[in-house]
Amino acid sequence: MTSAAPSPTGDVIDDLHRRGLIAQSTDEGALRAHLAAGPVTYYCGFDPTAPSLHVGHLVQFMVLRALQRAGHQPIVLVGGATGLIGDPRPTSERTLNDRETVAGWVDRIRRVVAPFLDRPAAEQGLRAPLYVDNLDWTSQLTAIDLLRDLGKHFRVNRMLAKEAVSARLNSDAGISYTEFSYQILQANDFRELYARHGCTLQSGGSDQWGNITAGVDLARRTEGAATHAVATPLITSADGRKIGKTEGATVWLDPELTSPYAFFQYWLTIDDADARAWLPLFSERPADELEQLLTASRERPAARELQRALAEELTLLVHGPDQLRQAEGAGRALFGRADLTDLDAATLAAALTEAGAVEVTDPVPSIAVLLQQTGLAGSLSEARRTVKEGGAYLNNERVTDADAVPAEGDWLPGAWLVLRKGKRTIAGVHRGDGSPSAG
RNA sequence: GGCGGGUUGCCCGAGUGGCCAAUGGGAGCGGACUGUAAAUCCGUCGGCUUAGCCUACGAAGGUUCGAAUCCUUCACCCGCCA
Repeated sequence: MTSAAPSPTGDVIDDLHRRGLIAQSTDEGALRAHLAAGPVTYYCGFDPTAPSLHVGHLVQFMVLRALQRAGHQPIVLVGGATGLIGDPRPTSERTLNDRETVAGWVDRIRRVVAPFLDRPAAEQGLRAPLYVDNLDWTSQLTAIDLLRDLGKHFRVNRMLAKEAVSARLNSDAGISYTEFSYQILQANDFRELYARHGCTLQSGGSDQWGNITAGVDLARRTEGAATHAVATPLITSADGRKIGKTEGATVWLDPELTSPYAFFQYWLTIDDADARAWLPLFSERPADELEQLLTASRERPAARELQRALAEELTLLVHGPDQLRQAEGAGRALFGRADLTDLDAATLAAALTEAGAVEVTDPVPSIAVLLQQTGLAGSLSEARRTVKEGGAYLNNERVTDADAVPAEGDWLPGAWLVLRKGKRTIAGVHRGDGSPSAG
């Protein structure tokens, strides 16, 4: 019922187009023919430039999954080598991370990535992904290999023309030789994966397009290989910002960095325009079902069905069914009710634990300190400011005195307080025993 | 190697001896309005034991009653010339 029967292979590209996942590709006719001719081995790479991947990376997994569903063989590359060099950003030079840090991130990213392709392989009999690290071959490259065997195939003129490079050449920041060389390494990854695994297709973000095509060129020159590439569009929000990468906080895929509850809430609160635009990208529902949802949301936007659909589908994908249930339940318990006292201790405990809670013992600190300890406020000053601005709530009632201490009567069943900052940021405070008053 | 320009708070960017915790814009945060949307308006936006104090304008020294602003050295970036 999983309707997992791999769709006729020619349909993948149509499907990706329909969902808006293809921004550009190499010769599409050739690519379609290639995909139709039989299982294709394809890859997408992720550089460890941060402890984990964020929601922006999800787009890549949607592509990887679509191809896997169509019966092709995925390879997921983690850039243990390229992560040490740094892909040039258009704005400024990256600071280099040390080797241990990068190695740690590689491990961490591997763990985050696992469910996306492993699960369909296990549950639907699709091809299991291959995991590789480009450090395995790049660390073997000598300077002579690099300059003589690879460098000869790269024209500096073309390298300079790449968007990120030229942007940097025209900026005050300039570009280091290190970052300038990045495209050679990524190109070599494609060549290497072709040689090792017969990999003939690379997908990635459109900001990677230059690096990707460099790989296509290199594979042709050195191996005589005909390889292909597709790039996803850069997903931005209606106000032009990158998805999930707000200035405020990045929404990570790692539950230790962004709780499933926060992840769920992120999708639930995106604005209507974004929900409409993003739904086809991230939802794997059939086309007609998407249409229904979009129609419904036009008629009753207040119900926020699109947001809910995205939140549910993606939380399930990234964190699994149990986490989804808890994240959803927590939101239901905490929002949309004036009176928190009708919640029983178990529900309260589950919801607040999900939302994020701290433990306190008896000399219970002031509201300001609690705001700071729960992370609702970044500092005591900020906590006081929030209270002064009327943005702090204890059990849904506005707090007016930052230095006040919660009264005995404020404690909800199970010794809980519900702290809130603004409209939707909630944290729990639990009074542990160790206090003699309990007996 | 030489000469010139630059390094300001999350980002951009003013500021050339006291009126600078530092103009302005953006982002963020809070309030009002709403649908846990958007737009708009208002407020806020280094920290703390918050009418006061501390730390801050690439780094380290120095001049001065007083420096983001002047001097010296160092680091990094950009440009021109070798």
